[in-house]
Amino acid sequence: MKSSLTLEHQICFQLYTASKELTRLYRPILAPLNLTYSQYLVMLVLWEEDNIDLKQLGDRLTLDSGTLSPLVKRLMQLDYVEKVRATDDERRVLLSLTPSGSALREQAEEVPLKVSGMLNIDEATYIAYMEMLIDIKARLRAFGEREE
Amino acid sequence: MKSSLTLEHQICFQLYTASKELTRLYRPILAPLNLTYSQYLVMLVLWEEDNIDLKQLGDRLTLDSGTLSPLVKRLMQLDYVEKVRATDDERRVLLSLTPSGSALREQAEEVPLKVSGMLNIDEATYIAYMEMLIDIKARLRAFGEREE
DNA sequence: GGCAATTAAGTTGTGCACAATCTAATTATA
DNA sequence: TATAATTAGATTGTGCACAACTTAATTGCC
Repeated sequence: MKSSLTLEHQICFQLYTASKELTRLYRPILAPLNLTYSQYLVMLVLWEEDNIDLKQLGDRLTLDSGTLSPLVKRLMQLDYVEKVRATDDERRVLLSLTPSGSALREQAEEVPLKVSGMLNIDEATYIAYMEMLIDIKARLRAFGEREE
Repeated sequence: MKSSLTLEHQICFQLYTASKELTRLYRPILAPLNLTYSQYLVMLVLWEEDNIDLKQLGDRLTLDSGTLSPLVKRLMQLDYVEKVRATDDERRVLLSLTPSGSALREQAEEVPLKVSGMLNIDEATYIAYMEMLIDIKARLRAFGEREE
């Protein structure tokens, strides 16, 4: 298998730069919503499922509390979300949308459309690319599980 | 085109998590070399082309001086690289390998092999995936250039 | 030759990303 | 039922990633 030490021949490098460059594309689109890219991902989860606890949120985004805690704090300062401690299990903290956070969804609806337009990609290619990325993750997880 | 606001349906999310998870795979492999993932990318460039100036290096990795300056400082502390100011143009700084930095290459040769093994991917799929990622970047750049 | 515009690096400040550690609540089990 | 093990979340520290700004060298243009 590919063993050349050349930068451009490493899938890790292509993935790393592609991810960075796509995130860069989002920045100006998200700026009017006062969101960073990671904050946008958290909001996506909440618009899908309100009142989710931080643990589930972190699992969904593969982020630990060290990243999420300060990020959520900033979303609270923006008045987009609020935290409520769960009554049944006092360790858990539920995150829910404020009215402003819910209202923001309408503006956010346009984000994927804008991005698709910028990428200039047809549906079939888009799906093929998504499947590739999901497959890469599946292979990574398969290895992780072999190791446990 | 894809306009659902669901997390998993966004190519950006798949790219973002795939990149993070692949980087995570590298961490234990690079730890014995005392390198982070980004530092490894810099070393890859230097093993390919020694005595490169910081500007070119940054272009190659899509990193600006705000990221590279402190990163290179840490590589210097590890005694893997050294900086020399170019004589023809005093603004430029050339980065070159120290003996330890050159010697490290031998150990690094095994990294791509290990990663391929962990990913458990055949050559044809690997190449197809690389091309998809390069295509995504090409589309992003095409948009960037339309905007200039 | 003189001066504005550009360029290369570096610095500062903000926000991830993650390891390691801590606290408090819950669950398991001896 | 004590107490050990586990779990959720927060905190601390390190290292990217990038915008905005600074400094110094070079280039362009009159």
